[in-house]
Order: sequence, then C-alpha cells, then structure tokens
Amino acid sequence: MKHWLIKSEPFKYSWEQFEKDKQTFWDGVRNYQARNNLRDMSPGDWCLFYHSNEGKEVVGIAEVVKAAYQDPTTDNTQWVVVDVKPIKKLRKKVSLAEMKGDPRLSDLGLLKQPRLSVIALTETQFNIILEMADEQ
DNA sequence: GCCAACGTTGGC
DNA sequence: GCCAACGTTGGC
Repeated sequence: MKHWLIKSEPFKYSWEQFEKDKQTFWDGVRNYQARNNLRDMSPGDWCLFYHSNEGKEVVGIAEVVKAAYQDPTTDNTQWVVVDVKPIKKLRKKVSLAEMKGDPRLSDLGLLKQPRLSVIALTETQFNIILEMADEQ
C-alpha cells in the first residue's frame, strides 16, 4: 500500500465538503508530475488531505476507491482523476509549520515541492504525521 | 497583495 | 534542443 498527500484550497474544495459528499473524484490536476502520481494510486491507498493557502494544515485521511481514469471534466485524454472517500478527520490538525519544524520530515515532498498538488509519502512520513495528529 | 519558485510555452 | 518569457501556485 502506498501513501499520498493531496492538496486542495479550502475555498475550492474543503474537507467539510468532502465529508458531505462522502466520495468525490479528484480533478483539476494539470501538472504532469502530479498526474503521474495519480496514475500510481491504487484502491486502498491512503491519502492525507491538506488544505493549502488557508489553513496550511493536514486535516484528514482519505482512501483511494478507484484507480485513475480519464478526467470527466475535460476532453483532453492526458488528464486523469481518481475517486477518493473520507476515512476520518484528524483528531488534531497538523500544520505546515509543525511539519517543517520536525527534522524527521525534512525530506517531505510537500516541503521540497510546495507547488505539487499530489505528493508521494513514505510510510514512515505518513506515520510520523499521524502521530503528530494524535492518531497513534 | 507581494514575491519567489517552478513549470510550460514558444521563438530561434 | 536551448533558453527567455510568461503564468500559476502558495507561503508569508
């Protein structure tokens, strides 16, 4: 099983909306590297849900329910989406500052490539963030 | 609202 | 195929 971090701007698509929807397709990815990451996702993979811009914190955990398929919002066949559903809201949100401040997370893709919207995490990084969220 | 970082585009 | 120009993103 792989681990990911997916970013969304809260005013565009927030965790609250995600919980209301129960499930959504993750669209709007228009970056090749992020697209490749989407294609690497498999059902059962876990994703951290990160609010960029406003909040700048990890707010919840999502699970991939359907592997990448053609983005229904465009005719351009090069873009894909995945289906994800919320697993749970974190007991404690983990802010960008906290992650930056932890030396164990110095290799975090989020910190190295802040503009990438779909980022691969190692299991270790994933677990560290869960720990910071009071989930372990 | 500004600015730095980075990806993409297009001219050569 | 290189590189300058431009647009977008996201942290501050």
